[in-house]
Amino acid sequence: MARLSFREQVLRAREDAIVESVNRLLAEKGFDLMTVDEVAADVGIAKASLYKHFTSKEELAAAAMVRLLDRAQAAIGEIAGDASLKRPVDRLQAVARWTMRVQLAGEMPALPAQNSTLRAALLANRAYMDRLLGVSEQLGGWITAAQAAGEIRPSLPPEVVLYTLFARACDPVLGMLKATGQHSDDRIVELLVGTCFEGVGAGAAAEPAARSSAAGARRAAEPA
Amino acid sequence: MARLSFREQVLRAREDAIVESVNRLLAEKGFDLMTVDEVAADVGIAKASLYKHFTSKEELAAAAMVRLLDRAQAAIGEIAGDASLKRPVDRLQAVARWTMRVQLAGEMPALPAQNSTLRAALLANRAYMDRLLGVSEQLGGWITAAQAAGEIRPSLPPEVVLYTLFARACDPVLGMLKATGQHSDDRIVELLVGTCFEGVGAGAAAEPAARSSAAGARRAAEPA
DNA sequence: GTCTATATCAAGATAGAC
DNA sequence: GTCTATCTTGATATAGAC
Repeated sequence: MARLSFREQVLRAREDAIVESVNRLLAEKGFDLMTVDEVAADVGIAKASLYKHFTSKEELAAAAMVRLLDRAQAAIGEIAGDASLKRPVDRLQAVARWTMRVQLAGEMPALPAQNSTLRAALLANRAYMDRLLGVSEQLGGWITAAQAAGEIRPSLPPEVVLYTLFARACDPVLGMLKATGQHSDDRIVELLVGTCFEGVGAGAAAEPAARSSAAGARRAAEPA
Repeated sequence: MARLSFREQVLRAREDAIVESVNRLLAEKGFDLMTVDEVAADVGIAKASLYKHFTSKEELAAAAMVRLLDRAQAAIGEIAGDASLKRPVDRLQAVARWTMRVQLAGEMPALPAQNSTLRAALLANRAYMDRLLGVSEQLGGWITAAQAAGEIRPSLPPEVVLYTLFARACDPVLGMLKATGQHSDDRIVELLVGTCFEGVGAGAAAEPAARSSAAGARRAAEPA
């Protein structure tokens, strides 16, 4: 049984290496442009061996997403246990920062929403769906709590907030800003967390009546 | 010369039909999943005939983008001439609404930012680059004006605002919300314009000190 | 389970007649 | 400029030996 367990460990390690390569290649090139040949070459094994572990390219992507969602769940757990983050909105911001840093680190797999065969494969993947629902429910709870506390606008349907948070994690704006080379990663994260939670407006954009005074008051509290 | 001009008109009409088909197919499936065969079938001509008009798939996409940017420039011109939109931020919001409606109408071509051959083709396309720069400069002027007037946060680099506006036009959140079928198109647009300019926060998310009173005051002005 | 070699096919692009 | 028919390539997936 010791040798069997050892074999399984080796197998797991290899599969982990595969999924990590897939994750990075998905982040770099996206699903459509990533080829299975590349993955095999990157891992250092033959393509046919890959197909012994994963039966299709879609399953490779699903495995990468499962890995990401597991990391996300771990990050969420740490945030939940962080005593310095008391308000639900602070926790949501921490989640946003985490996802943005993942993307800036080149570790955010990019799956096109329009590929229907990929969508079907993901919807049929139990491991993926379970984790996705778990993360969504956890965040959904924080969102409604934040709305009840007046920290997130209660007029927004919770799913709008949830989708918005998910989308900001994959926002191409992150990559565009990084490409200019004018800002540090930390600055990019703070800028975009700010636009996500406070918007680009000065605080009175939708209320022409009382704008200038409120804008002046709010500006002082912004990061430099 | 009359017959020659007529012939040219016919040619132009056919190319317009091609570009319109490309635009719609790009919106539906994105660049990678759109095939030239589909385009030809959709227009009702042979694939070889397509290649007499456009020398590559990338040029087809570029032509669709030129068409979109021309429409955008026209919309911007109308907004600039609208007397009811006096503040720069109102004009920027109008632009955001226009782009979101284009996407909800299924007319927003989706070009993956990761495809480098496509990027190279676009960068080398004079007609595309000219229009892109024209639109960017026009919007950039409104952004700095809005910042000078205290309508857009001056602490944000203008390019962050510009990229954010561009990105919100292509935001997958629009499609996700439409897919739920729970909101009208107009409501989706207003919700997302709101998150873009005001954020999801209640107005005091970044300032824990004085949060509850400000949040209550702002909530009354929000759309139902 | 790993490899080499190959089947299979979809898709971009072209040849050549009309 | 339009067509049919074809070329060529690249990518998913598999066969079969070890």
